[in-house]
Formats: sequence, structure tokens, C-alpha cells
Amino acid sequence: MKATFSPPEPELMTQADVRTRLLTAAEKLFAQHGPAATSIRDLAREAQVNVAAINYYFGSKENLYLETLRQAFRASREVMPRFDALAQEAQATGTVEAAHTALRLYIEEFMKSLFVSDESDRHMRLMAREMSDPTPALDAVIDEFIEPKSNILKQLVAQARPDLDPETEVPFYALSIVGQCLHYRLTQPVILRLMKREKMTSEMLDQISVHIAAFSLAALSR
Amino acid sequence: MKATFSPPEPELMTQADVRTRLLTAAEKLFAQHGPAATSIRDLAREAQVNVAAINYYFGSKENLYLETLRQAFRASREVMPRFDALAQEAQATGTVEAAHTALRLYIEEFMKSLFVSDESDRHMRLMAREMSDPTPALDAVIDEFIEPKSNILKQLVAQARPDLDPETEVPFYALSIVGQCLHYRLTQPVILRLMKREKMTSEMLDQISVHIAAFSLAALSR
DNA sequence: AATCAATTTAAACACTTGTTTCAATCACTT
DNA sequence: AAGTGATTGAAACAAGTGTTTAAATTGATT
Repeated sequence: MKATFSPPEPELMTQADVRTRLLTAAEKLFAQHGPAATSIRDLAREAQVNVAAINYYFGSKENLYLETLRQAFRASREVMPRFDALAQEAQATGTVEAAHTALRLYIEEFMKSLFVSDESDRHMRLMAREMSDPTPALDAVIDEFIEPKSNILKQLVAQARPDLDPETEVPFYALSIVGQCLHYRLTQPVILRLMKREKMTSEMLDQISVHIAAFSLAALSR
Repeated sequence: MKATFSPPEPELMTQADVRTRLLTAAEKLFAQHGPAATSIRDLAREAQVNVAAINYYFGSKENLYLETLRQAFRASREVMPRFDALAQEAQATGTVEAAHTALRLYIEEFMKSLFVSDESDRHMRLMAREMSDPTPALDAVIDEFIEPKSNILKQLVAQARPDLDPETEVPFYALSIVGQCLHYRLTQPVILRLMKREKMTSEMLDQISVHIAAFSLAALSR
């Protein structure tokens, strides 16, 4: 007679220890090596947990990955209010100059969030990986993270250039700004080699942010 | 009594059939799914070849990947003269306006080379993959492809803005331009979803090229 | 203290991976 | 036509994958 086990309801979080240890390990390893290159035995070792625990608590490795992503951008969204406040303040002031300062800050904050190496670094790595090498989890990442952040940027661009069509023109300007920033994260190994540097320093980061802001604002001014 | 087989000298290309069929299949599959997600059995099926042939002709899967990359950017470099001619013509004319037109063409050509879906598309995919997810083969890709192409772009930027320091300022401008272009290739799935499109059309490509050129040239003009 | 479900465990499962083996076959020279 | 070395082929290999099993253990409730 086979006993059928029903996994616990995630929201109850009973015996959260193993579950959260697993999520922590997953965030670390998935961010470091990607989901394909991370085996459930690696995960189990890192979390100091039996291999079966992964399927017991999450049903499958893929589901654990999804859950990890969910947790990652749930945490990342808590940084969003800062960006949101930025945009709302600029909108309240209403001037083109206010939009410019907000864009400068937006770029600086965005670049920082891409590189500051701690928890948010792992989150960014996870999402960057999804973008260039998508899994079925990509849709969630777009809806809950990229789209809202992109909307803030579009709003700032629209305020800086009220003459642009919000539907057809503004999006391209927003992509140009994000593209410059992401480039340094997505092709970091190449850029470091071209610049003959070992690693990204905070001085370089400042320099880069200032350049991207100057470049983009120059492009935005008529 | 084991017979020891010595693989044929690559430069002799004796019985090139199997070897080249394998390279062709590898180029296709590695570009499509990446080296990690492509098994040697997938490769053997695609090339209509026995699995053992891979190790017989290339020693290992990793070596086949390296050889494929080598072949890819050897072929890609043959497109370089076009870019080179672009830069030399601009330099010959010498005016800022000439640099602007050359930059416009450069961006257009570069975007095309990133997306036109044929042989060069696979080469670009292979190299883009190396950039965001490097293997030991990255160094060769940088030296033989990225660096020279980047130098042409820097030269055009320097001609358009003679006041900029070639060592400290020009590189950032070049990266801003390349970054905008690559963004559309590296995060293509995300961008298509944000734009609510199924696939990249040549009309979109033109539109994008025109925008990036306008944006960048506006940023470059004082 | 006994009961009973929730959890943990080691082992096995079925499958895929890259690589190797070795006999069969092929192309070519003597 | 026989002999020889290069190539091919089917099968086996060892190691690794995600998942499932069923017995052992735990922890709380009756």
C-alpha cells in the first residue's frame, strides 16, 4: 500500500526551514551558473537537504526555479518605489528640467542596481539570464518587473520630450537608454577586457553613469 | 590488440565530407541552442553521421565547438572590409559630415548583420552567446572580431567629435552606440514581447536603425 | 503511551550525457 | 586480387540527470 503525500500549502509555510534554505541555495546557484547547469544534487548539497526535498516541497526543479525567480523580483520590486518616487516628483514639478534630473538619477540608480554586488546583484543576474536565455518563466519577469520599470522610464522620456508620440517614438528612446545600461551588464566580460580592467569598480560605474546620462540627455535635447 | 587511429590533418581536408557536414550542423545547432544544450547525438543526427565521428574528427565536443567558433568569425571577418571601406572613405573626405553619414551606414549595416537570418545570423548568434555566457573561446572572438570592429567605430566617433579624448572619452561613445544595437539582439525575446510582435521584421529593423542613428548623432552633435 | 500524518532518508529508477570500443567496411596501393 | 590503413557503425561504457519509491523518523494529538 503506497502512502500518498500531499505537499504542504506554500502559504502556510509550516516547517519553513527546509523550504527557505532551499530557496536561498537556489537563488545563489541559479544566479551563479544558470538553471541548466545547476543540478538538484548541487542544490541539495548547498542547502544541506535531501535531494527528494526539492520534489517534495516544489514538485520539480523547474518549479523551484520559477519560485526562485518570483521571490527574486518580489524583492527587487521593493526597490521600485524609489524609481516611482523619482518619476512622480518629476511629474509634479512638470518642467523639462525636472525630467532631465530625474533621468540622470534614474540612470545612476539603474546602473547601481545592475552592479552592486550583494543580494540585488543575484536578483539582477537571474533576470538578466532570463532575458538573454529565456525559460517559460520569462513572461512573469516581464509582467512584474520589466514592464513597470520600463513604463516609468517612458514617462520620464515623454516629459522631457512632449513632442514625441508616446506610442511610436517614446519606446525607442527608452530602449536606447536601457540598452546602453544593460550593455555593460550583459557583455561585462567583453567590456572589461576591452578596457583592460580586471573588475568593475565603483569609480568606473560613476563614470559610466555620467556618460550615459550625458549622451542620452544630449540625444533628447532638440 | 587495439588499433590506434590518428585523426587526419585538418589542413589536408581528406574526406572533407563528414568533417564539414559536422561543422555545418554544429554551427546551426550551437547557434540555435548553445553548446550546453546541444548533445553530440543531436549533432550526429543533424549531420547524418555516426556519434563516434565527432570524437574521431574533433577529439571532443568542446573542440568541435571551438572549431565552429573559429570558422564562424573567420567567415564574419570577410564582411569586415565593407565596414573598413566605410571608415576609410570617411577619413579620406575628412569632414564631420562624412563621419556622420558613415556612422549612419555603420549602424544600419551592423543592425542588419545582427538580424539578417542566414549564415551571418548564425555567426552573430554564436558570438553573442559567447559574449553573455563566455567559454574559453571568448578571447579569440574578442581579438579577431570585436576589437577590430570596435576600432573602426571609435575612429568614426573621433572624426565626428575631434574634441573628444581618443583614449578616455571616445570608447564610451562607441559603447553607447554598440550597446543600443546589441540590446535588440541580446534581449530580443523581451523586446518583441514589449512591442507586442511575433518576430523581427525588416521594417522594424529599418525603423530601429534610423532611430539609433538619429539618437546617437544627436548625442554626438554639440 | 498510542496513533497518525508530516517529514526525512537512502536507494533505485529510467533516461541522457560524452566518450570508447572493436568489428565491419571502404578506398587505395602493391 | 590481396593487403593495408583510414573510416564507419552499433553497442557498450561510466557518470550524471530529474524523479519516484517505500521504509524510517519525527512531532504533535488523542
